[in-house]
Formats: sequence, structure tokens, C-alpha cells
Amino acid sequence: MVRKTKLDAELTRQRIIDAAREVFLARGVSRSTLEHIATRAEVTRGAVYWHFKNKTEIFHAIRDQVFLPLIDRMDDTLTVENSDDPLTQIENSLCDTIHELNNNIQMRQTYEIMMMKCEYVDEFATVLQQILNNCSSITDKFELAYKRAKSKKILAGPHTPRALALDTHLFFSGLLHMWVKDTDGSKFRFQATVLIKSHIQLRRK
Amino acid sequence: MVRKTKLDAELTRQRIIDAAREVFLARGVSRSTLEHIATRAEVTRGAVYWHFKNKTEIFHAIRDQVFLPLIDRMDDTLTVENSDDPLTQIENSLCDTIHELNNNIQMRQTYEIMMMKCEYVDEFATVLQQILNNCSSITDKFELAYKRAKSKKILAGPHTPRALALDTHLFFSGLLHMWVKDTDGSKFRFQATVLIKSHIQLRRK
DNA sequence: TTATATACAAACATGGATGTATGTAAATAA
DNA sequence: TTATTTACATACATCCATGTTTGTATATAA
Repeated sequence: MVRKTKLDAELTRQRIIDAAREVFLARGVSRSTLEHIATRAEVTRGAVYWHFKNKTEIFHAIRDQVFLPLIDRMDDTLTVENSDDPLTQIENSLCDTIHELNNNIQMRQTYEIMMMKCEYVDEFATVLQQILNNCSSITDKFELAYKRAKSKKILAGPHTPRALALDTHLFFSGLLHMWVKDTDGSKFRFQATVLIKSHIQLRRK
Repeated sequence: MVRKTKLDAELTRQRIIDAAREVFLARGVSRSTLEHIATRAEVTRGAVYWHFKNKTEIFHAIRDQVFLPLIDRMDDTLTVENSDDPLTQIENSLCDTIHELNNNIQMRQTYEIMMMKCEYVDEFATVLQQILNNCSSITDKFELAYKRAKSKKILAGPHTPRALALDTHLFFSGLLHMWVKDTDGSKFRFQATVLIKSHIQLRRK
């Protein structure tokens, strides 16, 4: 039995992606061979080359499957404009992402790969620009939310929404990095939401 | 002329390290060959294997040369206990690191390699633990400084020194990551010190 | 029903990286 | 002065990953 139905083919494609994610995580992207991935997916390299041009294409497939939905989701939480508590809105968008990291294995693995198991050179360098762009966009959303918070007079101190947004973005960026690195959970994973609440609390009047 | 004097040998060793740093930066650690490094250093692989066991050992040499002094330096700035303004002390320690990143090419390159051009698996995984440990230690230093600030009554709000320290650490961790990624400087590099001052200002009564 | 395209497996060909072994001229020790 | 290291360069052997080509059974279209 060689030739599969279209649905079967789609299943093996997904199996290859899943296998690649786990192999990447364990061995790092550059040390992972297509043979490793194929074996883990219980196919041959022939199947892998049928579905993907090369390793880079698998990498992007993994990334797109997890990151594109996540960005949309974060956007959604932040963009609601008629919230009566924009600070809680920011807090929720951050906690929501952490919550996803905790519960969604694929997402956790993907984050770990992107942050610690790949090298941003050549073909991968373009990914960096995308990351930068997403960061800008998220920071802008934070700023808008802080503006709304300011007009509602719930902000402590005289700080500009822009400065607060940048600070929050850097805080969260750092938190994500530490969350991912802290694989035993002792230092950051277990108290991530507490840290977020505390960060927001700093801004509340 | 083959055999060199001891001083000459030390020079070629350093040339190999410098070459490796630039090759790692351009090609990523795993795609960098000892041949690449040797060529750039204007020696042969023979010389490289004479001075280093393998690529990993070069990697550690690069790291140690830059990071060990940096950590000491940050410790020094933070540990002075009789400062009359602990908040400025924290601010200075952060700004000082950014200043070093701006002025010290080797340090900048090394940071970039560690953050974006290597994969933390196998032999490199141990480096991660070191990073985590350094982070804990720095956070502890922050906490002590914030405690001093609290006892001097210059802190705004009711927040604990521990929470403030963690928040600052995450902020700075994020800043370093973004600083490194922002290679054209437009988004973070040029305004890093402003962001730091603003972050500290948030805490000042 | 037959022809063709699909979804792979298996085989092949190539290049490149690693580590080691060997060679060697000069520095240094004795 | 001679013997012995030292600091490399050169040559060799091995392995491994990649990409491509070929083969093939079957799903699907006509």
C-alpha cells in the first residue's frame, strides 16, 4: 500500500510537522536531519521531500501554525475599545498568552524552538524582521490601551502612554524569554501571572 | 618559519577567537566550520586544533572573555551599599551595561551570538543554567538595592522590593533582547537609556 | 475501464565537515 | 651544542546529510 488518499496525505504532512517540532526541540534545528524527522514521523525522507522543499520550509510551517493564530488572538483581546478597565484588559492579554503557553504543548514547544533552538541567519533572518514588526504592533496596541486608561484617570503618576507601553512590552518580552528558559518552572513559570498582575498594579492609581 | 614564540602563540590563539566570533556572527555557530574560522584567522585547521579541542571550546572561550568581566562589573556597580540614591544606582548599572554594548564591539557581537546565533542543546545546554543563575544573582542584587531605596522612603507605592526587582529584571532582560535584535537601532538602541530612566522613574516617589 | 497523476519508498551520487595522524622547522631546555 | 618540545601545516580516512532520480502501487479522473 503506497498511494494514500488526499486525507491520508494531509495526515502524514501533519505528522511530519509534529515530528519535526519534537526533533527540533530535542536536537536543535541545525542538528536535526530530515532522516531524524522522517523516522520520528514513521515515513521515509521521500515523504518529507514530497511535502516540503527542505528543512527551512518545515520550520516555517511549524512557526505559522502556532504564531499566526496567537498574534491574532492577542490583537483581539487588546483591540476591544469599549472596555471600562483598559489596564485589566492589558493584564488579561498577557495572562492569556501565558495561559496558552501552559496549556498548549505545540505552542510551548514552538516558542522554545524559536527562542533557544535555532540560529537567525540567512533564510531565518527574515523571521527576525517579522518578530520586530509584531513587537511594534503589539506595543502600539498597548499604547492605545494605556491612552484609554489615562483618559479614564486610573493611571498612577505622570507617565506617557507610550513610555508605559514600551516598558510593558519589554517586561513581557523578558518574561516570555525567562518563562521559556525556566524549564523546571521554579523561577518564573509558576508565578508568571503574579508577576504580570504586579507589573500592572505598578501603574494603577 | 613554523615554530612561534610563546607570545606569538598567544596572539594566534586570540586571532582564532576573534575570527570565530565574526564567523559565528555571520554564519551562526552550527554552520560555521573550523575551516571558515581558520581561514579568517589566516591559519590552518591544524592551528585551531592545537589551541582548542573543538568548536564548543572556542564558543566557551568567546563567552568567558566577555561575560565574566561583565557580570563582575554589574555586580560591582550594584553592590556598593552606602549609596544615598539606590534607584540611581540601579539605573546606572543598567545604563552602564547598555553603554558597554554600544562601545565594545566584542561584547556586542558576543551578545548577538548568544542570543540569536546559537542553539542551546547538548553541550550548550549547560550555558543556559549559567545564564539562569546569573539572572537570579542579579535579581537578588536589585532586590537589595530596592530594599535600601524603601528604607530611604524614596519608593512610590506599596510594592515589595522583591516584586520591583523581578519586574526590573524582566524589563532589562527584554531590553537586552530587543536591543540586540534591533540591529538598525531605530526602535531600541538609540533610546535604551531613555527607556531605562523611564522605568526607574516609575518607581520614584 | 483505462490512463494518468499522486504519494510515497528506495537507491544513488555528491560534497563537505570532522578528527586524527604525520611531518617539520624553529624555540627552548639541558 | 644537542635533544626535545612546541606550534603549527599538510595529508588522510571516515562519516554523514543533502538532493535527486527512479521505481511503484494505488487513488482518481475521464
